[in-house]
Parts: sequence; structure tokens; C-alpha cells
Amino acid sequence: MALRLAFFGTPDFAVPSLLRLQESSHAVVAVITQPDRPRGRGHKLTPSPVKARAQATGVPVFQPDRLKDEAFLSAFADLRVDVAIVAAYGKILPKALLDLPRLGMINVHASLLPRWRGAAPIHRAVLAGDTKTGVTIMRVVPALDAGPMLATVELDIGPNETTADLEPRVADAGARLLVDVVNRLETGPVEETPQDESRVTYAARLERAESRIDWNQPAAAIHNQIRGLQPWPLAAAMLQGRRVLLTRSELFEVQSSKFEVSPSVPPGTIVEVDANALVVSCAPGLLRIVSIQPEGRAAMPVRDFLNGRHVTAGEMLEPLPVA
RNA sequence: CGCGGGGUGGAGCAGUCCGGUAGCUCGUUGGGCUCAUAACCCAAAGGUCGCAGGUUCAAAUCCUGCCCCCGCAA
Repeated sequence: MALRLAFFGTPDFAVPSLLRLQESSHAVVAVITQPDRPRGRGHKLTPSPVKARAQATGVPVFQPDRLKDEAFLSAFADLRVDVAIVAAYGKILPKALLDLPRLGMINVHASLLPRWRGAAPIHRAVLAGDTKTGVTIMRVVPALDAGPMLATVELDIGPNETTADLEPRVADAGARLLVDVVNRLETGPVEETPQDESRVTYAARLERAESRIDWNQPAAAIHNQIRGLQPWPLAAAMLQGRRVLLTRSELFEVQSSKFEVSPSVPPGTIVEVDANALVVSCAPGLLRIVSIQPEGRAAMPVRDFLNGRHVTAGEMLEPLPVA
């Protein structure tokens, strides 16, 4: 018998999960998403991506300010859902809500739990230089991302892959895994594996201040910063007195004597400008910047950037002033 | 009505203040040079200057309205 589902989700990450559930044999009878918020330029009130998708398909949408509202809780109870799905909803779900669905609530989480519980699992995995990540489907419990696991899938993170590249892949893999789990729940209980509490790490929300590049760091760390802070807040530095966002980089692997950096070269120095990259000295190591975004412009390959700007070896990429 | 930057051959930019021949770097195409090349030399093609209206003998440039892109801030 097809299950009646409620879907809690808000950003782009949640959309593929909603989409695949709607394509499944089950019935998504309600979508709960964050209230429209002023966002973007001009402070325009903008619906969440999940809301946009739900409205396009005619599913009833709930946008409660507080999940503990009696009115919402009773309306939700009246839906008599079998399973509630949570995918990056954006708020802690109260205990009173968790108990309402007949088979409980399950969460799509973008990491291999217990690593990276919390708000920014994909970003933190890339920032930490993880070479693999994945998705966990787990039961929602009152503690943050701590529920027992029903299924996982692993994904490799490419050496130059950014969070913006990775997120849709994780979202899609998670959506497939989710439908698989829901299908199994339809036929009976699914085995649950408790998380190993000794290996828990937390993925803190990103802050704007993390955008500032400190060139007194190993090239690999800065590379991960550039890859990880996408699509927001992006790694930033100063070039020729103007703020630039560094959007793509590559580790400089080949040890060529031509590029040996003497200890007297200060970190942040552009030691070489070639057709496609700015080669910058870090401490230690060299990083090739291959894509850059000037203020007021879209990101572009360094090759294009250099067609309109003069940058020569010896100039510096300065750290952003501390706000 | 949050603040600011921008839209000029395929790409990145200059030119706009002070109206008067459409410019630079790169790419593309053809040719040359070279053992060879993403190098170098020569040549060519390619543009409704975001859209609409106005002012003017003349508008990329000045005036008015609109569309789109980006950063900041939330």
C-alpha cells in the first residue's frame, strides 16, 4: 500500500528528494517549508526552492512561523501521514511533531554520519579536505542529527571539486537513496544502526569571516577554502586594491626548479603569471588560481581576466582587511 | 522603495565626465616562419555599443523610462 508522506525541506538541496518522492508510488500530501524571506538584491520576498517546486505541482504548502503552533500541529495531525521526510528544513523539529507520523520521521543528511552532523556538512567536508562523503538516511530524534541510520551511500570528492559542484550530486544520490528507504518502509521495519558517538564531528554553519584568505597557510588548506566556501561566502583577497573572489584553484604539484620559492618571497606573492593561471606562494606551497571573480562581475577563467587586466609576477594578493 | 558595480565583434576590457573615423588584449579563419609548438610574423572576417523614446547637423557618449547580470548587506 502506498504511503502518505509529508515533506519538510527548504533549499535547493531538498528539491531532488521532493521530486523523486513525487515520481514514486507514494503520495506526498503536504510540503512544509520555511516562510518566504526577504533575500537577494532589493530585499524582495522570495519563496524557497522547495515551495516553488511544490506549488508547481499543486501540493498543499505549509509555512508555519513556529512548528509548535497548536494550529499547525493539529492540522498536521489531521493529515494522518505514514512517514515524514526531512531534507534540510532549516529548523529543529519539536518532539511533539516527531511523534505524529505513524512510522516516524526520517532525515536525508548530506554526510556519512556520525561525521559532520549539523548545518553545513558538504561545505565542511570539502573544507576539511575529505576525499569522500555521502548521504545518510536516519531517523529524526530530538538531538541534532543523532538518530540511528537506515541507509548510506558514498560519493568521491574530486581533488578540485567545489561544494557547488558536489552539492547537486549529493542531493541526487540522497534522493535516490531516500526513495529506496521509503519503499522498504512500505513493506516493513528497516534495520537501524546506531551512530558511533566516539566519532562524531560537527559541521558548523558558515560565517562570512571564513571568506578571508590567510596566505600564511599551506597551499592545500587555501585550496580547500576556495573549493569549500561555494557558492557562498567564497574565498576572497585583495588584488590591486580591489576585492576579488577566488573561485577555482589547483594545487601546484610538479616541482619545477623554475618555481622554487625562496624563503624571502612573502606569502601571497604572485610568483608567476601564465596564460591560464596566477601562481601564488603560500606557506608553504604554491597554488594555481584558475578562476576569479572581480567586484561587480561574474566569475571568469583567469585567462579571460588577464585579457582585460594587467597582472605581473611580483604583485601581491593581499589578505582582506579584517572587518 | 537597503547600498554599490556593470551590459561595447566569440571572451575579457578601454572609450562615456569634455557628443564628431569603433579601439586594446585574447580567440577564430587564412597565410608565413620553425624539427616543432599553447611561441613568433603577416593578413582577414566578425559589432543593432542591453532595449525604447528624446535632445542635436551629429549620440557608445547628454536626458527620460525599462530589461538583464554581479558584489555587499540581510
